Amino acid sequence: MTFTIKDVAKLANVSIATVSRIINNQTGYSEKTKKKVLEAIEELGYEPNAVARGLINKRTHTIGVLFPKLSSTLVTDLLSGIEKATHDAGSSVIVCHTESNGEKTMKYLQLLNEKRIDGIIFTSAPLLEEYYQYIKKMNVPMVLLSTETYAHPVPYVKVNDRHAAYTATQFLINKGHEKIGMISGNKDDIISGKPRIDGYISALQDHNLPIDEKKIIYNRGFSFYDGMDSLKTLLKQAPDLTAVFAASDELAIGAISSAYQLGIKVPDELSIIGYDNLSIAEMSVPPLTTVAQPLTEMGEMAANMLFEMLNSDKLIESRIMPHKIVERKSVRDKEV
Amino acid sequence: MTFTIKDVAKLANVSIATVSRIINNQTGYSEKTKKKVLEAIEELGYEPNAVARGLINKRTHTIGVLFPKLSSTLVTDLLSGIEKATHDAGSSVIVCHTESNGEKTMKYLQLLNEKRIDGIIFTSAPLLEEYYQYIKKMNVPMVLLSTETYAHPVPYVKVNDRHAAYTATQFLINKGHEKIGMISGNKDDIISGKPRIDGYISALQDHNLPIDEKKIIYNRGFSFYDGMDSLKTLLKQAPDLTAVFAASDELAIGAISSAYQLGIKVPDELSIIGYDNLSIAEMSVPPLTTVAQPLTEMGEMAANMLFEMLNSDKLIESRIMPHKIVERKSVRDKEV
DNA sequence: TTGTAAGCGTTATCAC
DNA sequence: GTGATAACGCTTACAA
Repeated sequence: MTFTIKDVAKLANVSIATVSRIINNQTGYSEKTKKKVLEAIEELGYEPNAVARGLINKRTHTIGVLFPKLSSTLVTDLLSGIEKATHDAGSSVIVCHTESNGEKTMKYLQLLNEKRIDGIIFTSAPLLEEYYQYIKKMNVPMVLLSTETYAHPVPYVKVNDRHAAYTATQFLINKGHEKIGMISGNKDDIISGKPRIDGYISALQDHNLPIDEKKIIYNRGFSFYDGMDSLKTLLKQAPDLTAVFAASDELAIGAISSAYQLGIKVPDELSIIGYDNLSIAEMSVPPLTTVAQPLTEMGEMAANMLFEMLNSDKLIESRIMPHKIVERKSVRDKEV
Repeated sequence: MTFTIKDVAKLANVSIATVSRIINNQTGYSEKTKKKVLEAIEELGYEPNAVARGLINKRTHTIGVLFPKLSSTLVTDLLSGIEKATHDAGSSVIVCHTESNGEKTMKYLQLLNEKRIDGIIFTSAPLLEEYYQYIKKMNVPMVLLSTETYAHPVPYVKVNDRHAAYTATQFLINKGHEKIGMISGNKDDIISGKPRIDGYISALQDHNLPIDEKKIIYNRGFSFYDGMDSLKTLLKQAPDLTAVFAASDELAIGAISSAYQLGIKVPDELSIIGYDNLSIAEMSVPPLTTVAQPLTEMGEMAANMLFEMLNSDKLIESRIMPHKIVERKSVRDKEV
């Protein structure tokens, strides 16, 4: 048996309006009736029905989060931050796994719309026009996480990929390396593919190092296997490399595995730096030096921005989160 | 502007009852009015309000999933399966991150209760009496995932930890190893701590190998760092070990890292087998041989069981999922 | 300080 | 076939 506000009212001998006032911390009742009502609530174990509340308040205290994939520590670190901030704000998060599939994404958006969620965090994937238009019609705030859009005024939180990639490459250069390769993601990926390549190239240019297409491998994704394959190809094309910048930790660890198979010692013969600072980075052998994104904080930030928009509906600024080098053991000084 | 069934009714010149019948695929209207209504729906872009539906139907098509931690591939593989099956069943999942904290867990349960979710999946942690009683009062079905309880009739899905540990140990024995250590989790953990230790001991006994307390390290958790520390201690206590069974992949990979630091070659000088088959297992150097849990399938299974209970409220049987050895490179034959 | 009643957007039970 | 209308459990004017 689950009780309603009516049951409480009856038991406490007051009207439902009074009960409502009390559970919502409003004014307009005596201490005495408050006590009476609270006792009734206690006795029945009454808990208000959030569905009914949502219907009338037009606020479900639930947000939707869209992820292109679920089983990667990258996205779960983000989720972890989102969940924390959301729960602290008294809301819940519904996770949606879109698999980067347009049709699925639209289905999810429709579902979220029917559920009348309060807002949306859209992560790690390009915001297609179709998505944007639909969400605009839904009339709920949205923030982009680990992605951004140039076509529309949607606030986002991410690191500056170009800058972070520049920092990583520069780190290698500062260690004395001059022949530096790159294992990149998809160069047609405007969000996290191209900018990291550009950052790498910029850093080389700024230090008067030659750019050589042979020293760059383009992959379809950012996966471990892409990384394994890439290192082999890369070393075939440019055998004299002393260091490699990989555009993700998975790529980097794939490269380390490859190096191990090829009998190449990391970092003694080849330095490798990654990108992300996932938990696997510290678990690799050798532990991976990488440029860190503050993923959990980014998730929290995105959620907090969403709630800010929800509570004030004023425009909000995007955030470029700081990145930093986490130095472990996969990079060493080039001997001179 | 977001429209209601009333708007549709008005535009189509019918009553809201008729509209309701049509969007719910019931009978009792002509093809002609159906067409008229569908057109009105299309024109307005009407989408039914699931909140209102939930209020009257007493079904929110939302389930809650409780996780002790979020950022580990173990739990996200589970989540991935849960999310898939749930979405396929037309529902959504709310994730709750309890941090194994009793107070937090109760808060979450209360929240889920207020939201009137349809069911609960409780994962990877002991089901305390307090939780059980509360959920029982909520009067929604629950299934346990990667955990179980002896105190109450709650269906669960997990692998047989004792058996899986036995299999892992036996695998080592079959490779010719006789001096086999174990890096275990918490021996007071009745779900995944003790049973794996028992499985290890059983396997040794069944093969007439001596049991030696010095060959077992007990940890508080199952983490990478626990694994690193453990191997050092273990090797101090029992330097003649040729193989180690670690009770989780993280422990195993921590052990591998330690071995690397100590200059011990895996698998040439020391074989290591893990438990879980997380994605990090294939990414380690050398790739980790481990006993696999079908995590994604387990998640799907748990969700499907929940929906079965929801639709028929008959009792349902628990599932012991199959485990299997995934042989990679961290274990080799003992030379004779 | 308290209660009555309308309404949130649906579904379902009646009549017609 | 179709349409009023009463729920569902709550919040919130408006009265008293």
